Amino acid sequence: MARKQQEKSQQTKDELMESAVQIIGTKGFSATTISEITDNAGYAKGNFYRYWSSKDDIFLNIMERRLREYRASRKEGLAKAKNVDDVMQVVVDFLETIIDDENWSRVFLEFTIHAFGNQELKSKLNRSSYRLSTDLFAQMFAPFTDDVQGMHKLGALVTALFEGFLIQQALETRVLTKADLRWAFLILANHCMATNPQTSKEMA
Amino acid sequence: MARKQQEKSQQTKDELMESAVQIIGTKGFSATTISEITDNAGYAKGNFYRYWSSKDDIFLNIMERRLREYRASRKEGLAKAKNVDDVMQVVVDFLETIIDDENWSRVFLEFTIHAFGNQELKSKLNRSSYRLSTDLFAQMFAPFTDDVQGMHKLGALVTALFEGFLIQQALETRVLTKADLRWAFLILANHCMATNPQTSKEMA
DNA sequence: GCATAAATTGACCAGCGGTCAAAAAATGAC
DNA sequence: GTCATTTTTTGACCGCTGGTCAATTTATGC
Repeated sequence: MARKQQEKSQQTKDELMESAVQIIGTKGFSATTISEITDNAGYAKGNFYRYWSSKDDIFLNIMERRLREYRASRKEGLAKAKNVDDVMQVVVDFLETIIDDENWSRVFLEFTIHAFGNQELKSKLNRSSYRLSTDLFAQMFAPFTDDVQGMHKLGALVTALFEGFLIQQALETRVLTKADLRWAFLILANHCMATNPQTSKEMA
Repeated sequence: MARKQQEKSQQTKDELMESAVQIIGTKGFSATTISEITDNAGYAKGNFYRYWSSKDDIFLNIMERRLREYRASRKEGLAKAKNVDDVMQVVVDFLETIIDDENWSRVFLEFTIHAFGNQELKSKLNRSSYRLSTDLFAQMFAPFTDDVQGMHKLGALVTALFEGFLIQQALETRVLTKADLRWAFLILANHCMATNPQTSKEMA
């Protein structure tokens, strides 16, 4: 058996991944170079491309893994939710967890904007494994309302507010606090629910 | 007099600027190269650096000029505003103008995130000439309320929602419409005003 | 016509993401 | 232990980038 070889290969991959996570998490996506990642792990640059096809590729892996971790921590709270307000609290707690992970939320945002120029990357990001999903909202609120489209919209509004907040956090504008954000989330959620059962209607 | 020389110099600068605006507006900031800008205008690359110190530099100029234009179109509406609701309508119209300028709002967003890794650039962006300013909100609403801090926060919330919307627009998620955004703006504004004496009240 | 100053050029630099033939190391049959 | 085969690793190399600068061309005032 070529066990030793496979193990070493996996170990190399793990070491490179760990190095990438550490450096990208500190310096950001575009400021991190492949050479830095491999040098820091003690390998030559070419070795990187045995495991990932590009810098985008490894980042998508990192992003997916981290979002899975976030989600796992959210699931338990969601199971206990008895009504719409409970769900909204779980959502808000979830978002605040990400906000507190200041470096990574900034890096995710950076990568999202980096994807603007690449149609394939954009499609990938729109899949739920890489971003806050509006489907998710529909699913989470499903037991309490059947206004699916309205929940999609609420999810999108909350996501927008959340990502806009991240921009301001990264720019250090120091105007909004997490409490302000929570306040705005709840206002929007309440109004979305109030206009149930059909889609949100616009005001004049 | 060295008139002819100065004129030619200015003309060169204008030509390069026009070339930059056209290409960056189409391809985005990072996808545009200096050589492209100069070649397209019919000059050598080195000439670019007689007029701007870097790619960031020319972009800040472009951004400033464009935001000044946006603002000019907003001023007249603002002069006619008789109450808080009028002001809010002017703000919303203003934001929708920027949203409709789809390419540029995407590029501005790209540059804003590009600035994350550069402290000096971040400070510049936080000055009102380069971004939607929370000061601006305080000023616009000043005749109708003296809750300065509240207006700062409202401005920041609206900006966050707005920029988050731009992200989704760029990713082509196709969930939120401008009408949804307008709806959310007005709800947040009304709730901000509700905690203040001299305001019109609307909706429960 | 000519010295001076301004405008313009493009070869050059270090660094990037990514490639790939070749070297090194592990493997299994004998 | 030997050695052909396969897997892992290397680093020189490629085309490209933003940015530099000595050298060249062009305009100026006398």
